[in-house]
Amino acid sequence: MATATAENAQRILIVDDESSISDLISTSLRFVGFDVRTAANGAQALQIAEEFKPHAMVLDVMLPDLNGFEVCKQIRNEGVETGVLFLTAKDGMDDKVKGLTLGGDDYMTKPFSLEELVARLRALLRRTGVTQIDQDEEKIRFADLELDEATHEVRRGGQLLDLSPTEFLLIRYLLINADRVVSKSQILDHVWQYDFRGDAGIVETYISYLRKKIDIFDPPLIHTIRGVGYRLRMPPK
Amino acid sequence: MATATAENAQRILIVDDESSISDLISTSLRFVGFDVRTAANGAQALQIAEEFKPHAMVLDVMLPDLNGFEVCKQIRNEGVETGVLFLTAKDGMDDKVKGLTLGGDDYMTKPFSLEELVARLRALLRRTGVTQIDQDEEKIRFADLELDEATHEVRRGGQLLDLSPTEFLLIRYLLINADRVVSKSQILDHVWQYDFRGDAGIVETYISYLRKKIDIFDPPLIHTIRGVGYRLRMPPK
DNA sequence: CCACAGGCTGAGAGATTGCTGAGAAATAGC
DNA sequence: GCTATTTCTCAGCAATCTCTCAGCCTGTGG
Repeated sequence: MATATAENAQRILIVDDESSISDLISTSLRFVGFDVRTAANGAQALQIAEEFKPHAMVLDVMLPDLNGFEVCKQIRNEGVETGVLFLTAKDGMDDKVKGLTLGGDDYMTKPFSLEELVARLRALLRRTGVTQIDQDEEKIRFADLELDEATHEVRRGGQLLDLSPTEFLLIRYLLINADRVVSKSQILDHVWQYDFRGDAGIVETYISYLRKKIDIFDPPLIHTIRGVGYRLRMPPK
Repeated sequence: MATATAENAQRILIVDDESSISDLISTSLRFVGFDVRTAANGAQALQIAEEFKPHAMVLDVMLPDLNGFEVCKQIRNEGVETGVLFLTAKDGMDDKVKGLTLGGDDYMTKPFSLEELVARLRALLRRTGVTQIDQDEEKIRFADLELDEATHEVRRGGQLLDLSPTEFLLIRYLLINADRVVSKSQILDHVWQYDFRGDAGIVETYISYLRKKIDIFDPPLIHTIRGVGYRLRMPPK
């Protein structure tokens, strides 16, 4: 779980006029080791980008002044090479977005899960070739469990598993935190969309799903720590 | 367990309008070596934070003037890098809390146990990278007893022990105070939720449970000091 | 050596917590 | 639009934990 230190961290610029969103994202990204700056509108974004030279941007399509695409174009014109992860509202997911996100850029609809945001951002940095050293392997492994970020495949003992999107995010979160205890609320915060209002009980349900797919034959890897949370653990020696 | 001395102690700001609560917490935190300041409302918190620059805050969500989230945001805007441990009422664990506790922040519902508060606060400081030197390992050791915070495992002589949540908190409390005598009421105050109204006899029961799991084969570590309390002690010579 | 207070422990009632199946509601794919 | 999948809620069950209590044990002071 080594996170990049400040001086060699990748720089991310977040542009969103809702401060609740940009706070949420920036706190998260800082936490996983990025060097983050935020802007509340297009003009400000241009200004910051010029001297900050971000490796990537998280860019709301809907901004008070310019729209996200304009901002993106102008910044690139100024010679800043930066990947962009667009954020769009659910419905506004026009084809326009698709068309404009070709060059290795990406987009997500709000609301999203933070786990996914970070994953997409990493993928984007990898694609745009910014990632300095690829200690950031494409595969996460634990015991005979293997998750491939690139192909989105998960295998146990070589056997391909068929997981739903949420199941995938959940097992990834567990894998990233392998061997550590993660609480149900931590899981909820990272894996589920940030506006999820339901009960933490849903985590139990999904753990149950995962167990049925992952822990049936081989020794179980997903362990419950009663009153605390869950933990991915090697079959005891 | 060397605790930091005053001049290099980590600074904690507690914000709660119920003085009974903030007294309770501040006494506890001071005792374990933190440098503590308290505020009774949001405005006061902002003011103190500015010059005190706390490493972390314990922040009641429900305050008379601003709410906890506002306070948190404003303080961070002023450039104070601080982790936050939110306190919320059981039911009021609204959705907002979830969203805002992402970047390594944390929250607890009232009532809580002080032992847990301290543990969470330490974890938070560790996560937010404030802990100066990480002598503050994730593991606490005493004799051949070893407690791992991250994995929630306790071992005696390498052998994994199966403990219930309360048993875990209790042995941790004893470990933290290893070699010192702790009274039953101290234990009650720290390990049990602060509103526990029952008899101190429960401590005896749990000590008994622990002994059966920890002190069966090997020389006993948990010693009774009649009329005073308990003490974790090395087997003589 | 006795009496007594303090401490220990087994048994068990009641409460919590977690697991899972079933099904309703939302979503995506065709 | 219709179907298949996925997400989420709910409720019953099972496991486990918490806490009380009562009787027994043990150390201590007289």
